[in-house]
Amino acid sequence: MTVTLKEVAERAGVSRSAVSRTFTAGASVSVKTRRKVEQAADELGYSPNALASSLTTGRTKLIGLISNNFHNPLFLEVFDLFTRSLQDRGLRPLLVNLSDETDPANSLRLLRQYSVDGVVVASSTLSPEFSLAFHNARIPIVHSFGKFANAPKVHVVGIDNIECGRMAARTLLARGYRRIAFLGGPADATSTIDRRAGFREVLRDTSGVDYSESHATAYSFDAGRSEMQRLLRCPPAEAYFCGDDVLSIGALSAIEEQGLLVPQHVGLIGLNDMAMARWQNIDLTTIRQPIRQIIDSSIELVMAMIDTPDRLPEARLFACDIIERGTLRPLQQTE
Amino acid sequence: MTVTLKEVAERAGVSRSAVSRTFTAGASVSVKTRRKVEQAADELGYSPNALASSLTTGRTKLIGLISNNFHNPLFLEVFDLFTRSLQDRGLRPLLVNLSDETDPANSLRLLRQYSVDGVVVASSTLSPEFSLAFHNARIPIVHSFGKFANAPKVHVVGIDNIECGRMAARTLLARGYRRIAFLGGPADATSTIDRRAGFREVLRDTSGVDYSESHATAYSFDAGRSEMQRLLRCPPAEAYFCGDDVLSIGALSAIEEQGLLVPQHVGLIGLNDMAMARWQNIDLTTIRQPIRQIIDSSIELVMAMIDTPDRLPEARLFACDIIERGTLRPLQQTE
DNA sequence: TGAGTCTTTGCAACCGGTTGCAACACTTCC
DNA sequence: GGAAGTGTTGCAACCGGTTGCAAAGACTCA
Repeated sequence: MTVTLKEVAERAGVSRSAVSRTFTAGASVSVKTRRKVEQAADELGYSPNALASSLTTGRTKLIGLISNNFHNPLFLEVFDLFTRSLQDRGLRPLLVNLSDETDPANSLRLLRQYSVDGVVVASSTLSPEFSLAFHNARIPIVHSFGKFANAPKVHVVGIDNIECGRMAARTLLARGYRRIAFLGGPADATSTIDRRAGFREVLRDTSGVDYSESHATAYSFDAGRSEMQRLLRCPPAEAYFCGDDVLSIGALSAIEEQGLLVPQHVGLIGLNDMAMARWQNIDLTTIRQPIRQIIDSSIELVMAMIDTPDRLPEARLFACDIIERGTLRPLQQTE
Repeated sequence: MTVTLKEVAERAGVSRSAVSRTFTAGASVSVKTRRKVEQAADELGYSPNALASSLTTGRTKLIGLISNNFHNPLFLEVFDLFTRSLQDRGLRPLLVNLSDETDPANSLRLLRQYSVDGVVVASSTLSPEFSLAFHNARIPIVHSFGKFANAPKVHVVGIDNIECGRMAARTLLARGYRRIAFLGGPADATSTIDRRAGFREVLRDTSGVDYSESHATAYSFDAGRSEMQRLLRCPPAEAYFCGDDVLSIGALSAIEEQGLLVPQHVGLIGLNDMAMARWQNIDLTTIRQPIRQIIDSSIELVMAMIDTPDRLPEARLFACDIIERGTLRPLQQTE
């Protein structure tokens, strides 16, 4: 059925080693042999079996890509970039959908069975312990979009969510808002915890600020919308920092439905800058997370770990910036 | 480093075959041996290497998942369902991002190197020829969301886009619209071609209808928006059937920006019923595509082909239904 | 021409499993 | 007790590749 090394060797009139070597970069083969082999391979339509060779080389070029964010449109961009970036480097993504599973044991077993060279966890909600299990099993792992720690046990690449919280707070203060609230994602998501911490830190220390907090049950449109509906039953804050863009859009929908205007009556700032945020009917002011850099850096890091497994864990953080659109009152208009 | 069969065999005091057999369903092992092996395996933390075994069994349980739709939010739902559904059956998705590549040769080589058991192409825009290349290479393949043909050369699972076009046309007629237009996706996308054909077929035969067509350059928000902006420079039609939901949302944004009201001034119907369509600030009337059934059926079909490779190609089509929301005037209000 | 060096080549063992086959063990039944 | 039948086990070959090693070949230079 499928063409093997042996058949090519026979047709080319050389040994199996010779064939193997023509398909191995850097191996020693004469031009003459190489040509014979290549011709035979062409005629038979041969292409080497990556799995068989992985048996001896110990490299499969498979990278496990684990995520539990299959409902946040941002992650379609993330998957797009991850898969392309991996492909460009000759690696193949083996996708694992965690949905609501949080025990690493299953994923670990699965990815070990397929001898992946490394693993990337792409999730803003999974705890560092999840990735730690892979680290302990001595599988190269990088947690992208994960929680930053000063002394990380596992490589983490992402943004400083605490600093983003501070940035959101300063932005709102600079625009003269004084009744300010945090509308977070799930209270146990690491990203929400950190963003809240930074946001709260700045606002609690500022006199004259009326600060409050609440949480949606998920990073989703519906959750953002219903939490905002609840908030609107009392007089709302002047401005909200929402856990992420999807949440913001849900909140926006609730606000507009009440007949209130954004930014005239309520201000809103999100986080992520997903494609939808710049849709003109949404036009969300938000904090941009540099996902392309995060992803490229994650892949570089996981490749580096494959070569030098004992590399000490590091945290790579990227700066975020504010994307000014239409959901906050302009800067000059301070009180 | 990693624990192998041999080590387990030595520890358990049995042959390698015995170990292999305890991990192979349906193989003949006595209870006593099985217990010894299981204990040894537990103690060593052994789990069998799926790739090594694939060498002899000829099955990797890897399924290639090919797509070029990494910008349409619908496909996040699609990937979610595909990966979960595959996992539930013990299969692993090897993801291939086609981005702008349309030559099957590369993907074919790649997936052949990894000896995938089967391939699912999830794309509404790829031509049937793409999948045909896999079929000719005798790799089990199913094209999901693909173009329906009466005598398909490759298994295709999806909807009858022509019938959807007719359905949209009838819906608009029933609501009394008479100046009706088609706002399609790229003119060479198979889905657009078929939807247009069905739509046109009904409307051309109906007297008193003023029918027109145009195309956006992509299935995207921006493309839908700018095409609608262009259309609005002349007096617009009373109602539009848009190529898909993202396009509809772009069009919606352009219409509202002009100060026109939906559905009072312009009616709109989309196709897909992606999650966003039911967001209250969009509230799009659309044709629902039963993606869960399409996906489950695709996976069943590809699994069936693995067992019986010579199965004749079939087209499996699923009925769509109209989801009534707020972008068309109500039924009773006929002229 | 011949010694020394560098390159190319094939052999054979190995990677981590599976499986046909024959030998063996254990029942069952006459 | 022995024959027949069933269930279990290990041997050895195999899946499709890679690679250390030693031998062969090509080349350089005196």
